[in-house]
This record gives sequence, C-alpha cells and structure tokens, in this order.
Amino acid sequence: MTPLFYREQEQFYVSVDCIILGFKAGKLYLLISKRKFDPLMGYDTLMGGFLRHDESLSETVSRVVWEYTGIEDVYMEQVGTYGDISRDAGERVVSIAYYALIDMELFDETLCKKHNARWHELEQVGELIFDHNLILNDTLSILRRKAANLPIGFNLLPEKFTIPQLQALYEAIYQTPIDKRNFRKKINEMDILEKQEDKDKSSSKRGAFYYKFNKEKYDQLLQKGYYFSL
Amino acid sequence: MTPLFYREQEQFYVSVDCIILGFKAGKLYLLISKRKFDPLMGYDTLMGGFLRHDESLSETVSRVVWEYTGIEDVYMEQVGTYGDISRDAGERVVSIAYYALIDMELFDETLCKKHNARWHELEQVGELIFDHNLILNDTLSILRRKAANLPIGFNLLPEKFTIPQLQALYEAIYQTPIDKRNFRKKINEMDILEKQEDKDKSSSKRGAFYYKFNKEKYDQLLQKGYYFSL
DNA sequence: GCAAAAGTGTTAGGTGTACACCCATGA
DNA sequence: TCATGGGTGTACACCTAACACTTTTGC
Repeated sequence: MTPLFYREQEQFYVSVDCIILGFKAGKLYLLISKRKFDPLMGYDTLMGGFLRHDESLSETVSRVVWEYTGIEDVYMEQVGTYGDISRDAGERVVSIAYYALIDMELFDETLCKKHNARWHELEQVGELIFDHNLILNDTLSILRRKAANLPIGFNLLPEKFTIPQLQALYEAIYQTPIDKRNFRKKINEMDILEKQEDKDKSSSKRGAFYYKFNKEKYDQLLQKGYYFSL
Repeated sequence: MTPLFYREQEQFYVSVDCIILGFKAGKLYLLISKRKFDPLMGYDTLMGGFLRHDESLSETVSRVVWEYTGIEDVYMEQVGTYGDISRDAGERVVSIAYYALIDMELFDETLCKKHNARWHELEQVGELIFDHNLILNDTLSILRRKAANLPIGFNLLPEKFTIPQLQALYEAIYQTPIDKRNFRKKINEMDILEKQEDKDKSSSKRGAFYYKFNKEKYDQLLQKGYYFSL
C-alpha cells in the first residue's frame, strides 16, 4: 500500500545506459548498436534498457550487458545520472549511466548480429544519439582517474595476459606512450601478478611470459589502505 | 505524444537527496531534519525532494536547497544514484544524491525552524533513515578526493576569509592536522588568492589578513590544464 | 645473421614532508 | 610583559621521469 505522500508525486521512465568497453590488439573498443525504435531509429546508440520494478539498478545493467554480450559477472561502475528534461527525444527519461569492462575473448559473437550491435574503435566513435557522447566522455574521464589508482584494467584482459599487453591497455586508456621500464617497475612493486610458466608467442619470436592477476593479494593491499598510482 | 515503445515501460518515483554542508568555527556541519511524513516520520533524514516533470535534476536540487536555506546559486555536485528495490520503506524510489557546499553566513535561520531542520556537527551525525548514512559516506569520499585537486572548499567560506580559516576547513574535511607552512606554500603557489588590506581580529590579537578567492585566475589555471594537489 | 619484440637499472631533478622560531597585539 | 595565534624558510627523503643496451628466436 503506497503511502499517501508518495502517491501525490510524479513518476518517470528510468533507464540505464551502458558503456561497454573491451580491449583487443592494443585498442579499446566500445559496443554500440543501431537504435531499434523511434524516435531516431537507426542511429548509433549506447546499449541501454529500462529499469523494471523487480530490478535494482545494477541488476538492470547486468541484464543489459548479458543480453548483448552473453557475459555475466562483469566489472561495472556507475558514471552518473542524466536527467535533463529533453535529453531523450521520445519522452522524459532519467538515465543512469554505468560503464562495464569486459574481456572480449568471452564475448558471444552471435548476440552481436542478433541485436545489430558492433564493436567500434573507441577513438573513432562518431555521433551518438541524445547525450550519449557526453556520457561517453564523462566515462572516459572517470575511467582514467580510476585506472590510475586501482588496477581495474585487468577486467579488460583475458585471465592470462602479458606485461606488454597490460601496458598497451594503459597506453590506450591514457592515449599516451608509457616507458616500459618504469611501467614494469610499478607493476612489480604492486606485487599482484603471478608469473606463469608459458609464453605468448603471437606477437614476437621471443615470446612474452603470461601473468595472472592475483585478486587475493590485491584485496589484501586494499584492506591495508594501500593506494596505487601509475 | 509518447511513442509506443516508451508506453510499455514501467515508471518510478524519482527523488533527489541533498547533502548540504556548511563550515563554521573549524567544524563541518550537515543540514538534517526530522522526516515529516510516514513511514519513519520523525526520524533524522537528509534534505530531499521529488523530481518533477518540469525540472532537470539540478533544478530540483536548487529548489530543495533554496527551500531549506534560502540560498541560490550554490556549488553542487552529483554523488550518485541509489536504486535498490527496498531502499525507501514507503515505495520504490530511485534517488539521485547531490552534495551542496554553502556559506553558512548566508543561511536563513527562519527557514530552519519552519522545516524542523538543523545544522548537525558532521562528525557526530547519528543514524539516518534508509540508506542516507551510506550516501553521506560516499559523499565524504568524493568530497575528499575532489577537494584534494580543486579548491572547492572556497564555496564553504564567506567571501572574505583568512588562511587559518581555510586551513581549518581542510583539516575538517580530511580529519587530520596539516602543517601550516606547507599549507601556505601550496596555497601561495596556486596564486588564486587576493590579499586584502584588513584583518580578522576575532580569533587572535594580532589578527589574520583577509583574502578573497580570485575566480578568474582559478579558471585560467583550469584552462591550462593545471591540476592542484594538496 | 638479422629483424623484432621482450626484458632489465641507474641517475638527476622535483615534490612532499618534517620541523622551530619570531611577530604583532590586546589584555 | 606575557599569552595567543599569525606568519615565515630550510633540509632531507622519496618518488617520478628520462634514458640504452642485451636477450631470444623465427625466419
């Protein structure tokens, strides 16, 4: 039974917009699709979905990410909420934006076609509908700030990855070259990587050792209040 | 005319919760009130209000801040959005939290009584309704991070203030003492303060020079991409 | 044997941090 | 004259950023 005071209030459509990011061959990719309904049907849009009464915000995001990628349990983070009166050309919609970092190797290609979705190179994303370009820019600011302090980048890599891959990821996030000796030193100091026996020979003859991210050690560091900076 | 696709979606009550902060005599204060309706009538709550169709989010925040303080044009910043299914005991409400920094000297006392609102010392705020303690904690994290890089603290001070006042503010935000020589050095390097002729003699016999915040110089620095850190 | 990427240490400069004394004034 | 808070400079530790060569191996 809804209390009286609430019933006097106005109600709104609430959506989530998902900035789904992946990383492959030294480049960051954004998942976008052609909008499937009017207004602006056919234009490029971020992935999104409407909030339902039986879902929390993060459950809606999980549902949307799962629908389009087939992946569960992704790393996600709230970016912000966009509520200008006319931001959505169709109706008043308050939208909460989240970014999600996923391992592109786990991605289900068939869902891509089903939804008219595609991975677009992040640096060359063109015009998106509504305020989605603004949302994307806000996301990148947050991601850059966040990635400088916490090793969230691991969420964009497969379970086993090489140091040069990790470095290329950070170079893609910051759009700037990084000195590899300094980078390795920093990463080693953190002591959250586990060197594997085998090497990745796909990008060089010599091959680069694989590493795994050690979540336990990472959590321990966080407990101690340790704070990284790259 | 609402497009068909939207009409099939569910709608929600949307509110804003405002963390209204002030600073006085070396201490930070939070504006809270007794809730005026059920459920949980009479319990301590953050200031809030429901979103209306003719308002953007920030307009709702401005309205709420104005209703309770009589102040317009406050510095505000979005904290995040809280959307768990049962976070509000009365109904499903999605709430967007903003913090606002105000100059307590401009505050209208009469509105306080009218709304059963009061300034509560931030360090001693007790239990608040719903997830408001969580929201408050998230706010303080954001405020501390933000204040380290940008001189947003000026929004909590009157137009004319002294360096010891400014330092006390930062000590209150970080809950830690700061070396005054180092603090002055940092502030001077920024070169965004204008020394006044007159002194504040209220807290010492010698008196401390007043300063004003120079917004033009500050904006210039931001343009250049300059980045502070305290 | 050579091209191409992986891997490895050192140094100089700058930044943050700790620290102690004199000054101005009202009571 | 003394108690109180305002105001000032320096030295050391640490961190950041710049820099070049050797190793491995498939072709």
